[in-house]
Amino acid sequence: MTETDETSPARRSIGATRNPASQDAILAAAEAVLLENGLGGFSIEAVARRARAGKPTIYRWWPSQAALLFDVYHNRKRINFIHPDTGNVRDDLRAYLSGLLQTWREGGSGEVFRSLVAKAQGEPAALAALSAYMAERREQSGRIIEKAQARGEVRADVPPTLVPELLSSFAWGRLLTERLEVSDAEIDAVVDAVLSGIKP
Amino acid sequence: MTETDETSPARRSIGATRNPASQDAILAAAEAVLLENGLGGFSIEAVARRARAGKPTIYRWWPSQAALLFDVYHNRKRINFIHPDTGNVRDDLRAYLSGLLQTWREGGSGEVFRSLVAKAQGEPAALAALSAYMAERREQSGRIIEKAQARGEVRADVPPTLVPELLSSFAWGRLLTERLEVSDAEIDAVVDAVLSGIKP
Amino acid sequence: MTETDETSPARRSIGATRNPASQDAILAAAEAVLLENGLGGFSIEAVARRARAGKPTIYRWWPSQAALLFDVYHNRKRINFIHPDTGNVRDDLRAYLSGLLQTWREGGSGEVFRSLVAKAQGEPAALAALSAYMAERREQSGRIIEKAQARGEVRADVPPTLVPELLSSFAWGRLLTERLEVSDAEIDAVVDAVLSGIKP
Amino acid sequence: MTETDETSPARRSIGATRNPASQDAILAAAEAVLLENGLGGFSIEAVARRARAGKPTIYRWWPSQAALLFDVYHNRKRINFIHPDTGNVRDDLRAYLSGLLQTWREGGSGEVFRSLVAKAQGEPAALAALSAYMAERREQSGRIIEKAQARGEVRADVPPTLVPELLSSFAWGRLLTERLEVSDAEIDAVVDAVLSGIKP
DNA sequence: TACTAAGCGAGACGGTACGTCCCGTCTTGTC
DNA sequence: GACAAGACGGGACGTACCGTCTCGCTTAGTA
Repeated sequence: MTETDETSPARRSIGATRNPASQDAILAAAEAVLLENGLGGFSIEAVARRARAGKPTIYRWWPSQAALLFDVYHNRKRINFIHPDTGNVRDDLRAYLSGLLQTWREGGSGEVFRSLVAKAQGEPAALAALSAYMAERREQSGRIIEKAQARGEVRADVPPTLVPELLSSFAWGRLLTERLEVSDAEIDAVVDAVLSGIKP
Repeated sequence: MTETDETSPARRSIGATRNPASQDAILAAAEAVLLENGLGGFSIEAVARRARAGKPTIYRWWPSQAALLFDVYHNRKRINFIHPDTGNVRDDLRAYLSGLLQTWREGGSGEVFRSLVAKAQGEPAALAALSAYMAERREQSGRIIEKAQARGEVRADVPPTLVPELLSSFAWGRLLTERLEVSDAEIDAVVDAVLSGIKP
Repeated sequence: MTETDETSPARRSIGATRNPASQDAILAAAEAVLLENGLGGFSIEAVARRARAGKPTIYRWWPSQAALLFDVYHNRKRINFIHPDTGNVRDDLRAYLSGLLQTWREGGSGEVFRSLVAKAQGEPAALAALSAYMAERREQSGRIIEKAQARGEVRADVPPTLVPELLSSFAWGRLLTERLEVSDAEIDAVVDAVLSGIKP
Repeated sequence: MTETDETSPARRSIGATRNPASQDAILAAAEAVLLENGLGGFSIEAVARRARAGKPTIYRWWPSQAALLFDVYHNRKRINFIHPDTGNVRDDLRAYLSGLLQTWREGGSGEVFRSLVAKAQGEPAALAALSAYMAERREQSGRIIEKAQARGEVRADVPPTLVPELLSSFAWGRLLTERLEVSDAEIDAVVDAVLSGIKP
């Protein structure tokens, strides 16, 4: 009935240095608490209980709930963001968008990110970090467009980050209104709208 | 120093029926608390204090913080959503997007909506309400595309709600990462990308 | 599952005069609420719900919870206080004490009185009323001693109310510590102590 | 105007162990609130405010208002219960009774105990604790009678706790009806009634 | 080899807010 | 003018977390 893992033998300090076992246990507990109880049931207390960790240990390394969620999201090895390079901008963008949606649909990643975005709205520092992270992601994904421009597939005057922002904003909108189930046809429609426009 | 309006003569019950004065005072107080203290400082207690209302009076009519924020957002008369009809799809979409961003930039509307989206992530019922509201808004804004399709400006096979969703998602993304200052050139770039595509 | 008696057809006013049916319903509901939920669950709200009465109707006629409990205790027809007159002071006192304890043991009278004493401790007006009531009761019961003095069974210098006070205080003590089960032998011991003393 | 003692420097936790300073402050505040505002104005909230303590700190150590009042009553160093041993049962009992009444008359002890008895009527656990405490007190005071029996001053068949119960019940009755001012003559009359009886 | 310094689990602390229950008052519309 | 009904401002309830603190411990690195 207890939330703590009773088999584990209560970690101790390993000296005047950060204990990686504690760090891992806290991140794992944070993820578990969030996925089991939802954002409303997520609290530092609950994470500490679950991880058999002291609250100060958490506060020592993460300044806020949002910072903790940020690390939970980041440390998921499952998150292999796709930087596709098929040599074809249409396929690249389809892979980018469907990969993003797929990642969020699987294994609770979307729930974690959704919660992170929500928590960040109440913590300016966390929001700044999130914004910076998103800017970097846009920059990375902008490579898709830059390569396409080099190949002559995309007009040279298009800002490279604009298209990734449109697609990832679309994904955010779906994530935050719980409509992540997007069909391939819809993905095509979105990508085609951005690529070829909606004019006849 | 006190938060309450000391000049007002302390509302009373007006019988076994809802008191509109209380309702108004609560909504006004909720908006004021949110804008002054931010989402982190927003609480039912603070709203009740500010409105000189009892907490049960608030809980009687709004089941959650998100529901209250929803009403605050809705009851703002300033929110005149633009349903532009210039006879030209490009101008319509530019007016739609810039109107949305402008509305959120002014008078705290954006802060309210941002907070509502965040709070809704932790309250399934509120999230469902928000999703339904957004669906309705997409439907309304889809008229822009339907009219353009009737005029032959937009391909007939484009789902009418797709474009409003792309544009409003773009606006959400900016709102939630505090980058609402969008230049006319950026708006044009977004609208043109969707209209004409990014291909040469 | 509801507490209200749904079969009864919601009494109405009978004009500009007190409605005895409401009064009865309120007293009955008060007793029922107290006996079912204990003193901790006793409230004017609960009584009003149960009696299908408006709260103002209760407050119109009883100034406080203690006043209501006082009436509940009084209006119990079952309370036939014994003013025994066996012609023998020992039997009179035994009947008096055992009658008091018996009354409290039966049908919730003790629970009501216990609650009344407790509530009165926080309401000076109610405590004054209770004290006056107890003084009158002592006076009445003092007749037992006065008659015994007239018969020469009791010393003339004994204040007549002293013995009833000793016995009723003993009963209060038992009531307030939930030890109302007193054997006849104990009653005899108490009465004999007061009558003949404990000296050899 | 504030209730809190502004000179004190805001206690902190002293680690994972109970802070005696907090405990003392809470007991002192509880006593002060009760004596200043009466039982009706006594609340955990008020005690917490007065003691500059958090409500959870109070609830951590005392399960209920009655439990807190119990400790307030107990921890009064002024309560020096008299276990008189004059070698004379009459003087012992007079000292016992007058000591009890005197204690309750002084410094608010009576008010505290009166409130404790009242609160306990609504909390079964507290009432059980109070009953057990009273039983122990009767046992202790019964020594007076046991010694007197050993000296031959009291009949051997008298239950030793009976007389203390009669006297303390008399005192309870006076306490709970606010008639603690008992003259020496009345005390003598009560003690003599129990000692020698009321028969001629 | 002893000492220092920092990390650790633990949990109490002063607080704030939660969502609920009840207080006593008020007003409405019916009788 | 009494009645059922129920909303009102307000206050207290008992609980969950917040972020901070001190404790007693364990160990790594320094002296």
